[in-house]
Amino acid sequence: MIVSTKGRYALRVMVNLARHDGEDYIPLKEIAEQEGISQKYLEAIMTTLSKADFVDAVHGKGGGYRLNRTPAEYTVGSILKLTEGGLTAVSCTSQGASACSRAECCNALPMWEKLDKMINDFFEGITVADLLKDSDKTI
Amino acid sequence: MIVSTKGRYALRVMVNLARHDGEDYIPLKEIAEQEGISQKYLEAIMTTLSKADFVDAVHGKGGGYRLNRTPAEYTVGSILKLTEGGLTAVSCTSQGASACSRAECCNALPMWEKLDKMINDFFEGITVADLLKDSDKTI
DNA sequence: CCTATTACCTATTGACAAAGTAGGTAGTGA
DNA sequence: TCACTACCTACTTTGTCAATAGGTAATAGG
Repeated sequence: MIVSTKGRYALRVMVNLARHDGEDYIPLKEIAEQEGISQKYLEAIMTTLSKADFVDAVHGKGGGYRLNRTPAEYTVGSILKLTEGGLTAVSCTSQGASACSRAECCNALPMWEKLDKMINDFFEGITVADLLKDSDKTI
Repeated sequence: MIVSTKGRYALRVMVNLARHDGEDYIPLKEIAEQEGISQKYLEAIMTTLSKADFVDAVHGKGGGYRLNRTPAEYTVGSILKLTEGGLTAVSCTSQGASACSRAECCNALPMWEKLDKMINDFFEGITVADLLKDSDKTI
């Protein structure tokens, strides 16, 4: 599984916030209820998004979260990379992994690298605005 | 991680066997040593390949494994799908998973489906012969 | 027929991460 | 001051991956 719930939930939240574009701050509790996601679990995700300055967060009454930019300025790739900590399909190509001892002679490595690039390009070519549009279309 | 060691090992074994194309049966022990893979672990993978009739297996002295067809007749996709039990990047689109209750209104679902198709096409477009060729190129 | 060699089968283990839970701290508006 | 909200740290639970262990069945050579 290349994308876990963390990344998928983050996407859903971003789309949700995009629907309230320009409005007031939306409290986490509300988002969690609407999306049917555990409130506590969502907290960690929102904090990640907030720390990376993807959203504005405000404490206290009337507070909550709000998008920072227009939906079209968030690529799906940037959100997934942030919340998933990368998007590599195979451990061979994730920089965190200890370098494979067979990298020199591995005849599959070019394939994995090509795949990574393809996936990256795919997600970088889609924005939150695109996702929003899709849902309008089907509804 | 979309491709675990199981699938990667399977690919390496198939490429290894392809190098001995047309030759006698190669015992598992030999392959495991050449590839630096745990012999016992590899057994399970080879059995999977054998049951799916990807390779011929012969017991006893002089026995081992051998490719069934020419390397060009094995797509990487078929090998990975067999050993990984699928290639979906997201649980939302794997048929085994219980259908997501939000599938109807999920605005990300078309994206996941498109991704799956892209990955599938990618792997179906590469054969064991291609991998073999790559290694020749770099050497 | 006997023995070595090889593939196959059925557990079991250990490590690790994903997913979610629990309870507390700190900032903010009314 | 109080209710509300984001933030922080730690824990549990669950499940899968990777590997191990110990056996059974088939086959070739002597």
